[in-house]
Amino acid sequence: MTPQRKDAARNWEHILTVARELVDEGTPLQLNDVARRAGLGVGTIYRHFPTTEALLETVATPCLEALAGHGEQALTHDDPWKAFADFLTRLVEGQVTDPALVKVAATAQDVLPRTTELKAQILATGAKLLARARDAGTVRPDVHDDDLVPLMCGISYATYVHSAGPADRLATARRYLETLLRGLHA
Amino acid sequence: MTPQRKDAARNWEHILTVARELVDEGTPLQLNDVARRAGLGVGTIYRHFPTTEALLETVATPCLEALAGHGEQALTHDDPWKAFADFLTRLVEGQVTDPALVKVAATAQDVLPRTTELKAQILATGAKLLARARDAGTVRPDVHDDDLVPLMCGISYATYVHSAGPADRLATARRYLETLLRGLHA
DNA sequence: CCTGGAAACGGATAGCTCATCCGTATGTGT
DNA sequence: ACACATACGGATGAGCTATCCGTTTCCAGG
Repeated sequence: MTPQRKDAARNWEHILTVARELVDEGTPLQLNDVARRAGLGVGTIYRHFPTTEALLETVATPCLEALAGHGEQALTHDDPWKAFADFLTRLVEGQVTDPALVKVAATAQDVLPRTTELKAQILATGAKLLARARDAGTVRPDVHDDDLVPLMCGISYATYVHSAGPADRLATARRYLETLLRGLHA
Repeated sequence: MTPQRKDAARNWEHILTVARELVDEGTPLQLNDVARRAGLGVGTIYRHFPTTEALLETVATPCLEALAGHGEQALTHDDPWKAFADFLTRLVEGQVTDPALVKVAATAQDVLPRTTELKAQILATGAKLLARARDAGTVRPDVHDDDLVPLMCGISYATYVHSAGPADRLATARRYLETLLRGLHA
């Protein structure tokens, strides 16, 4: 196995940059667009990223990794409730800030291996935080691990339904999460 | 202006029936499918319904009307909080029971006139119920009218993310709504 | 340098779905 | 029965995803 050729590496980076731009603009990320804006042929894009979702996953992965990292960090907090609440806040803020996260979160299990892995990791961390908070008696006992991801997605979705532009999204999301947290608190 | 021809009226009904079936099956409602299953040409579908969304709207309208009706009824309840909570419950139950509602709710303003109208009506009712409950001191004062629809959509979305099949959807939705209501309660 | 061949590129092309258009068929008032 | 508006059907075009293969580019080894 020869190491990758330099032009290929350069193009890979370039494609990713362009894709990130398009995602941030809110455009639906069509590979023909990416090709045109990157000044490359469509074939080049598809060689680097077999499907649209694969490209999207690569775009979203750094953010997902950051979220997973924040989770690990939250585990070191002293106050179980605060740790739990802070983690959820991070998750929601990530989702409403980065459209790519919403899309990969909505993608079915197992079509995006790295995403699936990171989601599992985040879920596991969330479960630990939840268990700690529940054991401390600060979270109602009927909240299940499997509820965390859906609820975060629900908050993000509600935020997108509510907001006209991206300007007030963060504020709205925080408000909704606050309400939810009050509902989860014992 | 001559009244509609009989075959056209019959086909209109037939298209709607088939569309309802497809929606209930969870299929994405593609007009070619509708045409095939109805034994009609594609053109016929498009003459009756200019776009996929228009057909979807017509499918969803009766349910939306029912929800609007329930709202009017809720206004006659004595207990302001119970009236409010019951109305939200109806909304959520409708959304998780009928996939068409979720789709029309997510569609942008003004592309579906009838839907826009009914959503406005439901929102107005919700606003009244919310105001009553807030005045009675049973709902936190920082909940705004515009939050109701997004929050209901968020609950439905969370439910769809959580549930494997349609079987446990209602239970999940009720659980999530309960949590939200606790968060909204003063 | 320069050259051979693997690696990467580009864009023509196939397949799919949505939507349109128009020649044909059908229903309806006279 | 006839004429003509109304409605029907499916061929057709447009846009997007994804593939395939002839051409170009990179990069060791001589």
